[in-house]
Amino acid sequence: MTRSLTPTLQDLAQHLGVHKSTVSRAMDPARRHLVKANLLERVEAAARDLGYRPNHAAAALSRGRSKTIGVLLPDITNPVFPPILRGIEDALEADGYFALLANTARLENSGRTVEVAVDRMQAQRVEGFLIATATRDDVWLENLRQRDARIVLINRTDGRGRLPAVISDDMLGMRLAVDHLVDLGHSQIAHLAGPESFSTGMARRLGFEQAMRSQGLTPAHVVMADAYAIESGNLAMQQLLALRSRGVFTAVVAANDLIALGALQALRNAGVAVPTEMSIVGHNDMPLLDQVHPPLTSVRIQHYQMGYTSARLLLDALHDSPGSQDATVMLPPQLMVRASTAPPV
Amino acid sequence: MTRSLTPTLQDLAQHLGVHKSTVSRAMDPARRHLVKANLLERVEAAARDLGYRPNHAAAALSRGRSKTIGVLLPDITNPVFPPILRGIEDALEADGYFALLANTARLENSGRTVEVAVDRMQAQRVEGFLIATATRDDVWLENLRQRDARIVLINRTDGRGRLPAVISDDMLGMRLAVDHLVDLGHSQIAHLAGPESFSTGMARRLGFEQAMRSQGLTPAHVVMADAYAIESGNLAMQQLLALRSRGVFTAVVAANDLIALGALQALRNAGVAVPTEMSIVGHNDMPLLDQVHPPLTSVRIQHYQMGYTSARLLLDALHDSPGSQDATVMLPPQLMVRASTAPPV
DNA sequence: TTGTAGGCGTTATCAA
DNA sequence: TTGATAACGCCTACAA
Repeated sequence: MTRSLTPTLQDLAQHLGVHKSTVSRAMDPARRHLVKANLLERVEAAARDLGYRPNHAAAALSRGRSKTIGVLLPDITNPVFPPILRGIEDALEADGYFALLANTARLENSGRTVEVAVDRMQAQRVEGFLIATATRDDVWLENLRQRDARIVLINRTDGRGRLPAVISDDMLGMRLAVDHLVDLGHSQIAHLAGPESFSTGMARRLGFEQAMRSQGLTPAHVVMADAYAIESGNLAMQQLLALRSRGVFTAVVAANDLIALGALQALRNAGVAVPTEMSIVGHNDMPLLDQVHPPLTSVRIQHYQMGYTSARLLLDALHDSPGSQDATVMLPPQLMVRASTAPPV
Repeated sequence: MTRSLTPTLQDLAQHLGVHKSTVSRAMDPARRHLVKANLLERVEAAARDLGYRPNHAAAALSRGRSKTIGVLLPDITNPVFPPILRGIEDALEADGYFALLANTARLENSGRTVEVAVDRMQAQRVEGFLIATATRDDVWLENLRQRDARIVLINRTDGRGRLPAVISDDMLGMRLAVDHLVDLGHSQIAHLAGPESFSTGMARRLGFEQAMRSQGLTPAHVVMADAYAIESGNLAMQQLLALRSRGVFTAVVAANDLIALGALQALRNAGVAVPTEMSIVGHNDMPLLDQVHPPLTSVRIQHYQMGYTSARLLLDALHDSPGSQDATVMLPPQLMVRASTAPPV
């Protein structure tokens, strides 16, 4: 006879001797005012007493909106993503939304993992997607776009600039790095680029070259690391050192911190002192960078803001005009100067 | 006339001239076999053609299970949590479950944040909770337990050991650390403890004392840091150094890596050389620890496994006997020896 | 200000 | 092997 499990609107209504739609109204902040004050109080009291919890699934089904957003990122284990996710969640929570997370870079390479994740999310009827996976020109992404899913990209753009995105101003970031080195007196500067298949790899290389031109300089060398990883940075730096015969350089701008850390290792192994013989700048300003030796100068990106803003953008697009502006927001980075950069000898 | 939006089972059924229950069966792996082979094929083809996506909210409502788990952790920005989360998601995904994440440590201290998160999750009808928040003896947790929510704790226990948990064997971890130092020749060893309010802070202090006893030694000093943070470690180490007059020590075991890094700073400032004058051991083995100076010896915890196992445990409890064993699983840690430990002078 | 009726898309239980 | 029917819990017109 007794309902031991969570009571429903119906149960509440019965308990109060009113109709469930009345209780429904009383529970909805947007229509509370349609209910007489003292009834409202009684409803609230009863809800508390019986331990009423709204059933989100039922509400979602009924009104066709799940209040849920799909978040796709390569790997939460990569330290740039936690603050992004944190920003996303803070923004979503303010509107009563939840994030559904999927890491798309599987440990074992069990392909088509993104499609699977997207499918699962669509089954959950997510209202939109926040996408921070890194590669440019994805087929699945284009498919998703054509099924007119609501999408905002994070820290990347799509190949054709058709999707709204929140990114760091990589041009500016590279300019900060290059200008800093030039101010210190460097003129022979090399670049350890990230993979061209990544939106940021491409953007930062272009930014580097642009920044050098603005200074009236020519890049000493550009070598591409085959991944954003310490080991790849190490290898790329070794290649760079091998090129020194054909043009000495005194500073290196890396496409991200892991590459810079790998470069640091390679330089240590080669007996090149940092920063006295070689200056080096990273990108992202990941945690603990101030604890490594030497503390790494790096371009700090507003990761948290990036997440927050992207979620805000998506929520706005969801609620406002269906064809709201597909803006691309660029957040300004900031140079964190530490001990890995110094005037050339 | 045309349904431009995602078709339903009904739409599929109509399109095929069969009843929706038949389609429903065909879509359910568990009841597929009840459908004639060629009809099954037709259904699958139609589903593909019309772009059918199951509606999770409807299924959840209908069968009363959301296939969703609530994950509570303090702050995804803390590097111990990403691998835990990754493990959780991998385990959940294998069973078609999704994780709903909430960071409970708010940036601005807007209290009662856990209750709010729990409420939201219960509205989503999560089937259980994975809880990695750190403090012992939480009122909200006890409440949750009494409402018989299914719960598994991660990297912590509750005050009374009533809830199943997956933890690292802190006794063993501390023994590894102490034995390593003793093997190197140390006998005067101090401990920088974590806050007693944290399950791990307590467990590791006890583990340290126990390990020392096993070696027939007495702890040189125990000082408690007021948080798991670099700055707190720095302060605590300063206090420890001030105690040196009352008993010299040559090695320090820290309750976690951040405390150890803070201690490293304090020692550097005090002009005490590591490892020659002082050895130091961290705990957790967080990323980049091999890149700091000196590379930090640390007790590596199986974070990923911890997440994976806890999720597995919860799923089993959900599916099997309602009163399945409330096991506590202890995962063995491993000592990563690096350059911050050496024989005493 | 409150009640009534119908539907959201799926699953479960019967019946055929 | 398939079909019919009734939930699941909530929301939204519309009627009272």
